[in-house]
Amino acid sequence: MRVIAQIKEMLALVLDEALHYKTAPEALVINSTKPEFEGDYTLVLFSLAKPLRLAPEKLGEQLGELLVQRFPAQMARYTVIKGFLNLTLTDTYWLQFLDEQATRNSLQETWLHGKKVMVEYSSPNTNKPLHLGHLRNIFLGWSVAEILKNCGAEVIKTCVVNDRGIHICKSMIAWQLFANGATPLSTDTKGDHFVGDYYVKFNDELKRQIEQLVASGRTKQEAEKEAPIMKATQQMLLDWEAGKPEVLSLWNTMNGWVYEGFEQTYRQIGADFQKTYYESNTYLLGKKFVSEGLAQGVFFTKEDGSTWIDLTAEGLDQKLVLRGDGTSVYITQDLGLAQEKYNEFAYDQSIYVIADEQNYHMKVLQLILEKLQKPYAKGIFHLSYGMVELPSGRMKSREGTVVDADDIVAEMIAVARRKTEELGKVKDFTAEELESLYRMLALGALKFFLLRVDPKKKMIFNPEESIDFQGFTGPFVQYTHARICSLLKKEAPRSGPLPAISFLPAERELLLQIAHYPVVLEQAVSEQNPSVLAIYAFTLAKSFNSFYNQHSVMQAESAEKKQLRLILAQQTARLIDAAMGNLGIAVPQRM
RNA sequence: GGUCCGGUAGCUCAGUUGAAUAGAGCAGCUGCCUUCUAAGCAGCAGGUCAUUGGUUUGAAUCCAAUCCGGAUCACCA
Repeated sequence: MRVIAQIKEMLALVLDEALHYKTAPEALVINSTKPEFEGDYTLVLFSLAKPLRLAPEKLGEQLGELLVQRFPAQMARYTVIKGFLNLTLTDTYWLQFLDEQATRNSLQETWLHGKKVMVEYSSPNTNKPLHLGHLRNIFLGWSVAEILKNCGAEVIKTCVVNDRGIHICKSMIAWQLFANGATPLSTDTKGDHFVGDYYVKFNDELKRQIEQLVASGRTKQEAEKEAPIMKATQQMLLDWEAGKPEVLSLWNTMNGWVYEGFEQTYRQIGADFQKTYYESNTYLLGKKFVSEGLAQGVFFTKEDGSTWIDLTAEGLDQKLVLRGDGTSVYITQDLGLAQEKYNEFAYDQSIYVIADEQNYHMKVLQLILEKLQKPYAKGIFHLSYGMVELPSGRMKSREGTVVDADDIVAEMIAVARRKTEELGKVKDFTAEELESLYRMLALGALKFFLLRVDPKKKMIFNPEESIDFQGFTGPFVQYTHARICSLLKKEAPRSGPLPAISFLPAERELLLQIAHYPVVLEQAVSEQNPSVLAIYAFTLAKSFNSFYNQHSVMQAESAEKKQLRLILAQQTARLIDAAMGNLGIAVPQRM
């Protein structure tokens, strides 16, 4: 039941009946009443006062009176303060709301029923391990997919693996040069880290060779081109494209190591995909778009044979879609892949979780598909997110300032262990239960930290300060859930309707938070923004803790009060679980 | 240089389809565990919302200009 929607309908009705003013209920703005004023919800009167030609205060009085008379079962009373009409709903209404909430067997919505959505996320290169930036991407993608699912959509999670190209060859060359046949197994190293180490070795060696060449009189640019290791890498890329067996074999082997490593990380953090695309399979797909676009007059050819699209009319530039030598560029591949995905899944919407440095690229991609009149072009949505930066600026692999994904997860688990041991509340847990709890808390803290910020904004991570377990954090919300579970284990609420009873302020505040969930879920899905759910989960937990501190549940003033509080606690736990579940964060029964 | 994004408390962030005295958390300071989990609660302190001008009954929010920071504009991916 959506309380605000009901109030809007009541308002629209009295506006129409008594004041002959027709408005769509959705157009009305209802806010939660600020805590310092009496009331549950507030209508801001200014925008209505104008078309109705009434002073806001007068309009407020009229509307308040009309609402209370017309809907005595729902509207208890009202106050008008300046241009604000504060409405208080009846206890009967709220009791009925709670009954309905408690008897609902699912919190799933059906808003997006019948919609098919692809969510592409993670999409790593295979030359180095995942880092904190990938984690933001992965948690965002997973969460958005989960939110869509919980709104009724069919979701296909997909990953595009960039498994080919010059960067992969760099790791391969370095391995040939320096590894002496070492493998992840022989060195007891996780596969993606193993390959990443050779990528670092490549850069070290390249730097050394460049310095040498510069010392012997070359310019820096010449040196970069002439360095033997760079030349060997370029040759390897050509060999790869020519299908040279020994290169392909090494490539397969090294990528295999990386996939094993990624798989381990994905399993650890709870990421999954229904479909994985490999660029080595798809990078040639876009080429057929070029002839199509030329035929439609969308593309044009330059004298050197290269193919372009002119987007200057759209305020962008001319963009290359095929090189003079007939080979694809990045955007060509993406055109092909969009088509490939559509052929396979016929999506209504295709969400790309990609960092904001690619805003321009994604704009161009969508524009080209629109110009080619592809039916799926308008369904493409770039979920653009800001980079995770350090206090000193961007993470740079060359300067070794990258925060490794596996490291940070391990570190969080260690912190979770230390804090849990310090508090000593779960001494009766088995070893397995403890491991599971540490992991739950660690990932809760990490995911919450990365998801609580608006995706569009870049965020700063300070490695000097470990991620908090107190305040606006995952563990705070998890703790509140565990607290409630412990309560409910002592005594579960009875089923059946609540007796007539009134609400104390803290109970009412918690109730209002409980009623707020659908509004937040709707916002999260319409904005593709999980952070609103993180903020909600925190606010709800805070309301509960405040309530819990003021009123005893087990020693309530009466049996009725106890029943009411048990229901409030139960529904709070349920919504914490739901909100956190949308973020991919599990909540414990005890901690 | 063109385009886009951002600048809110010491720090990290909410609030930006205009609306009540700009909110949280962390850090700092006070209190609260013989009673349901103190990873908690209650409180204090902390703000020229980058600057200037404009629109409006009303501006952190809209407009313009300026300053600062970032991204992007590759026959790289």
